[in-house]
Amino acid sequence: MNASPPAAKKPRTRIQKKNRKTILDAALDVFSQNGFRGSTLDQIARAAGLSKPNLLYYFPSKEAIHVELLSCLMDTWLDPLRALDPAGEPKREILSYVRRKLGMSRDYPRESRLFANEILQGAPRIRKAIRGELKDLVDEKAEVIRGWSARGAIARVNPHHLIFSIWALTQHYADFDVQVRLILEDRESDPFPEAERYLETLFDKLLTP
Amino acid sequence: MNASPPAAKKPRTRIQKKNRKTILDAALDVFSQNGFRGSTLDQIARAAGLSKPNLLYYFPSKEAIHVELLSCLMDTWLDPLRALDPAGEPKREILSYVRRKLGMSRDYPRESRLFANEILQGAPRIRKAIRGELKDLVDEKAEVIRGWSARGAIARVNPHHLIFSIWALTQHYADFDVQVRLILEDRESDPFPEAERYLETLFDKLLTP
DNA sequence: AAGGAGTTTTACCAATTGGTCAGAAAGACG
DNA sequence: CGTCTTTCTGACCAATTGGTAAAACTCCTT
Repeated sequence: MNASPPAAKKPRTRIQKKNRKTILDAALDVFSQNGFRGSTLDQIARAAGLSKPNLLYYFPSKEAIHVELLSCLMDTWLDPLRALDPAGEPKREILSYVRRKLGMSRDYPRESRLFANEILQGAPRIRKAIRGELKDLVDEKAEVIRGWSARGAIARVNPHHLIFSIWALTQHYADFDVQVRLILEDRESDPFPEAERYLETLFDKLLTP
Repeated sequence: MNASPPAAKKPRTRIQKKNRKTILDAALDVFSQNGFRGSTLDQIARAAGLSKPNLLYYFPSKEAIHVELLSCLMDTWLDPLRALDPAGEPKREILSYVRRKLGMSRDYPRESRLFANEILQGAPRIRKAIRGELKDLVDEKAEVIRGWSARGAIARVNPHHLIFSIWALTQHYADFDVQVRLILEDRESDPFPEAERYLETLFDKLLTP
């Protein structure tokens, strides 16, 4: 009797699980390239190999797909920072964070661009998560870094801006990938190895007291 | 007799000059916030205080407005790097460039976001300018930096990635402004002064041999 | 004041958009 | 096999989109 969509909740059947995944993957492709308003359900449907009404059988609306993507993303996105260990060796911890974050740009560029698009447009759909989860985590880890800084384990730096700089430098290689590759066209076919070396020396020098 | 639009060329009358400027400014607002496909002529018209057909009297199409904005932008955008003086004191030159570029993020955030949006979407409309003008200028200045590096005036760094890092770090404060402000909400009402201090020490340490 | 160029508006269009609905097809299961 | 649920489709819709046509208005020049 109840043939209505699963209301974007727990998928029950195998088919639902598979198709929801297909849709989200296709949507990630499309949204990350065109932004929310620039993407159409038809594009997503085509990319997913499904019909448009079929998309809307699995998700109640275009926005619901986008929201689902963003909320899944936020967790993955924070993982590298979460792993920063207050008990570890300070400089090594931060350098590992940089390496992990650069790895995310290399391996999940679509996610990075989706996030960038959302922020660029004023973060209408994830303001809350930024002021909440993200800010809390950042404040917590900034405090850890401040401690390291204060006891002389690393140089004195503004912890919040240190974190911003790690984000900026690593995400740049995902979000501005096209530009980077166009400029390096005749030098490096894959910018990431050189980027890793460069960022390592940069943060090493910055953090050495 | 000829009442057709001025074909996006030199404005002749005062009214044309004024209205074209108004339109471009409104379009910059809208495009920088929503991207090309996410923006509508109605939004731009409303922001400019004109009717939609009136917009299309001054510009032949939505795309023409966007292209005009981008080509105007490219020049302004390259100015800070152009000003990097091969004859100047190396470290001071680079630090000045960083300061100029950060100033652009502070004073022209809309332009920065317009550019970011375009790159994020694969740079369909400025590929040529990137491979041409931009790449040429970057290669030229990278060579200058390489020279400084080689003769020991600054530390050994990959010049291209140095330039990328300056872009990434400075543009971050324009493109991700919302995020930065949300996270610093209870600390800094204006992130830029602290950002300038932070970036100065970062590049100072990086470039000191 | 008249004429014509330059400017603006009203009314409109075809295409695309997100979304709905009734029913057809496909499984699942006894 | 038959029945019930889940999955999918074609036809459709109202709203929005970029863009046009032509008439109307404004303003400068003579």
